[in-house]
Amino acid sequence: MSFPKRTIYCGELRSSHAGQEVVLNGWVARVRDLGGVIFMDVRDHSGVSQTLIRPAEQPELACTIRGLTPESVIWVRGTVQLRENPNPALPTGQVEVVIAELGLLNPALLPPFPISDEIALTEEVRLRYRYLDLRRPRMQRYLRLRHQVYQLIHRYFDRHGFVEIETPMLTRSTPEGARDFLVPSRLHPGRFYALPQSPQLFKQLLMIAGFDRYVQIVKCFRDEDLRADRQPEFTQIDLEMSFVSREDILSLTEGLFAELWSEVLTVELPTPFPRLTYREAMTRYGSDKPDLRYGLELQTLTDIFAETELGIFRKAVAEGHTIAGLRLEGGAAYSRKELEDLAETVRPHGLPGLIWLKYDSSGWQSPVIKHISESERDALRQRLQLQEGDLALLAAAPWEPCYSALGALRRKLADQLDLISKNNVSYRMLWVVDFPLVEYSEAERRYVARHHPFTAPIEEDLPLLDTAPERVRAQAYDLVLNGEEICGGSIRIHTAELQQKVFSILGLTTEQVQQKFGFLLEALRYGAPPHGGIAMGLDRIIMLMAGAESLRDVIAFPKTTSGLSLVDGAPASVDPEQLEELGICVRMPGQLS
RNA sequence: GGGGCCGUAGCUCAGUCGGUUAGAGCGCCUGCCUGUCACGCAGGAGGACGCGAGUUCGAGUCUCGUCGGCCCCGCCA
Repeated sequence: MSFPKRTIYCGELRSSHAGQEVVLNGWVARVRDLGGVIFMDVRDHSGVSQTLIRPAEQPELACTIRGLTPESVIWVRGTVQLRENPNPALPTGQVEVVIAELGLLNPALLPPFPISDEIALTEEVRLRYRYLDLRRPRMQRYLRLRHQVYQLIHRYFDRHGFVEIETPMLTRSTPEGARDFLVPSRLHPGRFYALPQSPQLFKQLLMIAGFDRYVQIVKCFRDEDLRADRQPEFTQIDLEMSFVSREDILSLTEGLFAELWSEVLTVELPTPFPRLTYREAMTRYGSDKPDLRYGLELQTLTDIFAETELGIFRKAVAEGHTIAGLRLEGGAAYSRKELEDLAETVRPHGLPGLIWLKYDSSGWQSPVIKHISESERDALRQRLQLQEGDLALLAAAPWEPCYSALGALRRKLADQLDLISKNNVSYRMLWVVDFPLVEYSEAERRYVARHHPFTAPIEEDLPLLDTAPERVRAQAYDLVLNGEEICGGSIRIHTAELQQKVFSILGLTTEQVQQKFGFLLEALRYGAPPHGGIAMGLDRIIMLMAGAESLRDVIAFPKTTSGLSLVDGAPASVDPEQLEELGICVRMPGQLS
């Protein structure tokens, strides 16, 4: 099909173009037929331009335009002129194109919804007609911002001496971590590839291969349930460096974020980013990914109640549990019902409830106040900095649930009190470091890696590996932005001996290790340099940069909460011949074998 | 695996205590209209109330199941 090609984009017309003949290629956005004059807005990705004709002068053109459906694809040739009535709300509002010629390139079916940011749509309709959803200006902005981010990433790492190398998508399934997506092998019936959860082992092999600095923007796959911030396939910026310390990786990462924010958002991020150890993050914020946009810091109170008369606290102290709490300014006015509502947030963490104490002009008020001594009251008031009219909320439980529960309470209060300003966007970056290497899984009755099994322990904790693995800290780090984890990485184990030891702590048998990770152990023996790296959740980063509400908004073709792709209908059943070829026989759930 | 909210016109939604012929706005169609820009005005068409059972004299409305969307817990090294 031959047609007049555009001479300018719709969104680019300005008063300086007045008098010029232009050709526009685009979509019919809207027709306003006033009888004696017809206005037609023509849209492409850059914006909208108003065109017009006068039916009295061009009756056949008028007829054509009146027959156009919205979203039909057209070309228009005409002359730019200044408008009689400019529209200051539009960038192109000073001018309009007087149509001389118009051609219909492809008539469109009536779209199920107008192409506009203003219109409210359900997620289902948007995803079913994703190509129309993506035609909307906001979605165009999000994906173009995403493109800008890609380009900057490539430039940044190239400048810092990184080599971009692709790692395979068809890999082997390894134990540990998320559930794998499996791909059956036709050539080897009964055997399966796994889609990578991350290129972790390959990038370590690249370090052993001497590439020194590797980076890749790469798709990763995890077959787990979805969330607003979790898709089964997602994109990581994956990097690894040799002969480095943690510090090198943190500052390189900070440099990238500072540059991204500066160039894409024109926001200057102060570097270095603040750092908290895992322990500090938990004891001060009750989370390993705290949101620093608001206060409500936690205080540890165990020492204050070391010799208390209050039964539940005395018992907690005796059992080595933790007592902690937070101050709620002006909270003395809370009703029983409101307090009960707050207590509800700690129950999922296994706590029976909260102890509350109101402090105001008439003194203390609390169901437990008569069991709390004067000196304890004074210490509490001081520790929490209580003022008249404040409320103290206290929890007693083992260390982890105690702080986690208060962290949940802190988030709930921030939400309830609207402490996160919507109109005043801020970006609070935070490194959380020194995570525990492993944690005990009651469900699996063994230690599991907190980060992944290739993470190096902090050297001074090495002796604890044999005696108290749960107390060993890892050389691991997460980058947190406004309460969302956006990066995670570590210095890796680079000797076969240590790697083997960690595998055994994780309860892997020698046989399992040999079978699943033998190639890694072997490679580590052929001159593996000290190395470490980080993986950044690109979709989440872009979501936060764009101010989008959902990961889906910054992914061109995302899956629904149940993992379906509504635009192409994946996953779908396949022809029996395909299964036959793969040696696969499908048994539906509940069906007898 | 579990919990919550939702599914009614092309879109977004209302629909009372279970009761006559199921509504609104936008969009669409027809007509009128020479400066609109979410044009305006007048008229009109458009519905297996997601699907399947059940309760009932009677179900959009109640119950169960199922499919789909969203959010959360578990899960996500």
